[in-house]
Amino acid sequence: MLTIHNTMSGMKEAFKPLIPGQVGMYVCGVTVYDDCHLGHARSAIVFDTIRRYLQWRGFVVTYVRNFTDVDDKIIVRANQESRDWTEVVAQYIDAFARDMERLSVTVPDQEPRATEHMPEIIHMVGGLIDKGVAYVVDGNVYYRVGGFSEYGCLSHRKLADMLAGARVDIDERKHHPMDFALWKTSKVGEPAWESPWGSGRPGWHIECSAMSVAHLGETFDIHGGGEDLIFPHHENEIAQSQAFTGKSFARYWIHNGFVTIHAEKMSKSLGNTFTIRALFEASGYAEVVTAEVIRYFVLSAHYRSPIDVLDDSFQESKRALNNVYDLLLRLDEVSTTHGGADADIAGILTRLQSGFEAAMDDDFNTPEAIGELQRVRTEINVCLAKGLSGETAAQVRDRLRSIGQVLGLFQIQVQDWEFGEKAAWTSKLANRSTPQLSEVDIEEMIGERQAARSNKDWKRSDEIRDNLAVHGVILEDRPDGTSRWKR
RNA sequence: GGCGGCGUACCCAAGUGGUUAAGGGAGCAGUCUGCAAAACUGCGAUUCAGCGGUUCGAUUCCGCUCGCCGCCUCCA
Repeated sequence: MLTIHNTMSGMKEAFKPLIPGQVGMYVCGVTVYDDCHLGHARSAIVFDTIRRYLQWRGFVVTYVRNFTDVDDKIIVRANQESRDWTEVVAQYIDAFARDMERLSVTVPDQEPRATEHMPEIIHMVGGLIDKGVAYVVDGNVYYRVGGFSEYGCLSHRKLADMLAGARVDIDERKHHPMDFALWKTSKVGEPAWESPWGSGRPGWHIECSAMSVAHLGETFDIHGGGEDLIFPHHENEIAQSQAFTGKSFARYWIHNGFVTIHAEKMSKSLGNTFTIRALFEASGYAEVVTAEVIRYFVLSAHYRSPIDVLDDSFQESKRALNNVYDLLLRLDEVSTTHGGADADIAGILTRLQSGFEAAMDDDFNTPEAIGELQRVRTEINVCLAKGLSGETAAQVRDRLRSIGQVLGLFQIQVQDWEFGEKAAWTSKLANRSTPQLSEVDIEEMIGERQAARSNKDWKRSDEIRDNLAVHGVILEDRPDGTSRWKR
């Protein structure tokens, strides 16, 4: 049974979708005013994995992830750079798409944009005014927080407590300090849409209410995002949506934890942000390899825990992944028709699958799931040493790949995996750029070394191996006298 | 001030009211190897921040203390 930790109740709950077999899932995407960083990557990877697992479990998932493409920060950015806000939006939507593609994050079923839902937004704002939970002041529309008795139900706070914390802007136009804008008047040159309250633009929050209801209905199954969105963003979405529709909004709220760098929150003032793009550029590995390393790192901690990036974090993930690809390499090499350990495989694969599902069913416990995979890896290696038939080896490989697919791991062709270490990542390892040897050259050198070895010319043999190593080629001698190589 | 979370071996990180407290990285030793590498095997927390309480029994539940962190303002 799949259980999910619901932020609303603060507990793990059995997951039962509204319509059996189907899941509607809305995840807050990004406001497109800057490049995305590792924190965005975590959120994207976590919810991508949740989506993949729901599909693995047989649910038909409708996955919606929005773009907030009208916002104060976008306007500020456009003004700073003296260009039109639509250019800023276009640039960062493209950048986001590129980042997601690089991270092997699957494309959502819908990627709605706020600016494409103005009629729905205006309709919702008008409806909230009609119902008396919103009021107009000089072309601005505010939501009356005091009129929604459940306000604070998601973040588990009381209005009075929030006020006691001070730090709330005093805005004379608001009836209550916690009231928030549904609609703002626009200045000349700012993005603006005609509305019954004058020319203006939506406040933050309302676009997600309008888009989620438009694409998934008034009540839907899962709403997710980073934990910082719990308040005020998701709290306000609930207030708006439920006041407007009169129905309950999202049924399961899922929030992922933060990424910190050396235990510090990423922030521009600290200068410790890692953009996704920079990570790929610094890695030194092929993009597909880098993607799996980042995914492995992200999924090696539970999604609700904070995850800290240290100098060696990515390198550790890379090495852990090397083990699995070493196994896949050996599985690919199997060519015998019968194997002594074939009989053991069925049981191992069954346990792998049940262990994997048990872990994922428990609130998407990816670290546990990865642990299960690593444990089974050793068992399979033992079988391999005893002997596997080519057919069984292929079966093992396919199963590892199909389970790995849920996590977005082990999907690379073995010959494209890079076993050597060359990443700069966060530490300052120099990026060596030695010319790549062609496969023909490598095979030739291996042939020469083999001849040297059969003459017991160990000096020459080691010379060749060292020379290959300089070019990033790793040699491993098999018991039968042949050698395998990998980069 | 309010709310919430965390503290498990050198590092990362799961987990459980009671059999051996996963797994990965690093390390050490062994098997294998001409030597390596890989793989495998073994070693490594008598202990889960500290102190009390509940219990036949707690790392796991409760309370307190110490330390760290997040949210309460834009934020994945």
